[in-house]
Amino acid sequence: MFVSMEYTEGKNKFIQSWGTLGTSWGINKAMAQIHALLLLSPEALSTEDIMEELQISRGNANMNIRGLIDWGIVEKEYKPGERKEFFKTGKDIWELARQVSKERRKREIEPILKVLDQVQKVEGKEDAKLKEFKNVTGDLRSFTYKVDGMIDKFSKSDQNWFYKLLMKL
Amino acid sequence: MFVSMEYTEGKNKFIQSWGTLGTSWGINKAMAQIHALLLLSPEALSTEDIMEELQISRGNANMNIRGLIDWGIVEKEYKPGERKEFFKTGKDIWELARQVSKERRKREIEPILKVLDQVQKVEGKEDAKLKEFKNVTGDLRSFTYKVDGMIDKFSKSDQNWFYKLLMKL
DNA sequence: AAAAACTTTCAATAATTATTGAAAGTTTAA
DNA sequence: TTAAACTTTCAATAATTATTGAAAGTTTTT
Repeated sequence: MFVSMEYTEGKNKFIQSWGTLGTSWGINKAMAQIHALLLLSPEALSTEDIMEELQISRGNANMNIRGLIDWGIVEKEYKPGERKEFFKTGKDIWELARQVSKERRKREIEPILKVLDQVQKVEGKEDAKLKEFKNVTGDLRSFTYKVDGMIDKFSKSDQNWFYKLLMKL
Repeated sequence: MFVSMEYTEGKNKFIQSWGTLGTSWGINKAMAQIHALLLLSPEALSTEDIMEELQISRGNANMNIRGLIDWGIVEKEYKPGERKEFFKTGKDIWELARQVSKERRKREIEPILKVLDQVQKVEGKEDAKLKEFKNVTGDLRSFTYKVDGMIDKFSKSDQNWFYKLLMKL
């Protein structure tokens, strides 16, 4: 059975799901939904457009738009003759993934690497506990450095590189 | 300046940081901390050991240990002559990453792919909005399938494959 | 310089998520 | 079969995180 779908239904389903996915990855719902809405919109949207579409308050809209700008995935646009700001997001999914990886690397991987570097300095009686500590944190550290380097490479290379890599797998 | 560190200090720092990292990736603090504690412990630990070390309640400990078992990264161990259950986690970091990827794929990527497949069925007047909708969700869908396949490959292959891959980059 | 149009902030509140602890459930030993 | 040892559940509570909305701030226009 083939089931067609109305545009509005599809749009709502997408925005809703993007919000849920965001939540389970530690991104707040409103932020993820604003991003989804901008992804779908051919035109840049104003804060009011966003408030209206997602039924959220001005404060919430403003804060999360700024958040998306901080993540480097939304930008301002000024329209001639209009005083207010409009916002848009890039439609290139690969570029989006690149940017998100880059930011998460900076925000979450770097701090944990700092801790892992620090705790390499534990010393004391070489008992089982200390050995395990050194083994585990050392392994985790080298693994994390590897992943970090990989993300760095990924976030500095172009789409073509990525697709070639995928091909090899 | 070289700064050494006590075992206990290092351990606490690690457990604390692991909890924080977990939180920003949508994993609850207690769960992440229990995992960190087990990673460091040469011996399997009982629920009580965990309650004691992390200063958490029995209910909390129990629920989150079960959660970790559901994720496939902690297992039970029975000690001869002991009635209670002990818990341990694998110390192979690569194996851990594999398992976590596999689970997140199942829990989060699959559902979003289902939605992306569904919304491919939108129809209606072919205006700018609909075109953008089809473009964006279509791109996202094919990108997500690629990533999904990549994770699948990753989670089925061995450490060596992964390190060879890293080398190539 | 005053008003209008717009953006930002933030204390109060709501919603969500995590945690507790005691009671109920289960298994093993006496 | 009773008691003890242990595990699970879950309603109540606490902690955290998200959201609101109105006031304050800023920029532009008149």
